[in-house]
Amino acid sequence: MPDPTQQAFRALADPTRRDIIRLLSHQDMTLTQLTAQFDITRAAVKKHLTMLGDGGLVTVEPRGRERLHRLNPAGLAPVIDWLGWFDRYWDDRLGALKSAIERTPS
Amino acid sequence: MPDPTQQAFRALADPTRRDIIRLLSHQDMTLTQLTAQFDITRAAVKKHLTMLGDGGLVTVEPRGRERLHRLNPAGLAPVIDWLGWFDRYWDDRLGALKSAIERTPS
DNA sequence: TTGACATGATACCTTTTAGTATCCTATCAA
DNA sequence: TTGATAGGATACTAAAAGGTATCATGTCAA
Repeated sequence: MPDPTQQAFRALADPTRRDIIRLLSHQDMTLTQLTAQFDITRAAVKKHLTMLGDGGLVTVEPRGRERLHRLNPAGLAPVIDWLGWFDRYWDDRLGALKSAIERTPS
Repeated sequence: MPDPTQQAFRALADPTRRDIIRLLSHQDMTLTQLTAQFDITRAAVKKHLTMLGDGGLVTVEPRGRERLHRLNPAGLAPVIDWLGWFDRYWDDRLGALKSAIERTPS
């Protein structure tokens, strides 16, 4: 009984996985291509991809002997929804957050 | 060198910590009050609060022999900001959230 | 057909995490 | 002033995370 919200938050908790998401936001990539971007083994990257898949954040499309990994933005929905839960709270107390965001460099 | 983004995502990765955040979104609470809401020991809740503090999501205000824990919405800024990086991907869900933030008077 | 390549699967190791139990200190109230 | 209460600190355990090495399988290309 995997909770999608939990899976998604867990998937985002690791910096390497967030980097993978960033890479996949530019283009679909194979496991080998992704591995080339990191200093860890292919097996480690594969594990991260499995977790990202479990979290619904990445889908896979077999392409011959390769497997193309694609970012699935819908997988972020549970996270966005959870953050949205605080809408009411923010209405009351949002000043600090607003300025913090505006201060954050892009 | 604690990365605020990493700390915040880590803090959100645990369901108990997300529940704590929800509780604190309604009212400031002491450690004992929070512990009463869970089936784990006070020491365990204390650890979660420490991580939430490290992530900048919760602040503490000493009040006599008690310590009042308060949600700090600014701590969510790194998360919101990271998600914002994917603007071109998602539907209007996050768009609505961000507009709500920008609409909020400071 | 055969070798190289892309991936999958498994076993194993180390560190972190989430939890417990226990003891200690500080403060409040009668 | 003394006992009850709120919290902090430490040591310990079990499981999960993040990693490696290794071997097996399937597919492409010459």
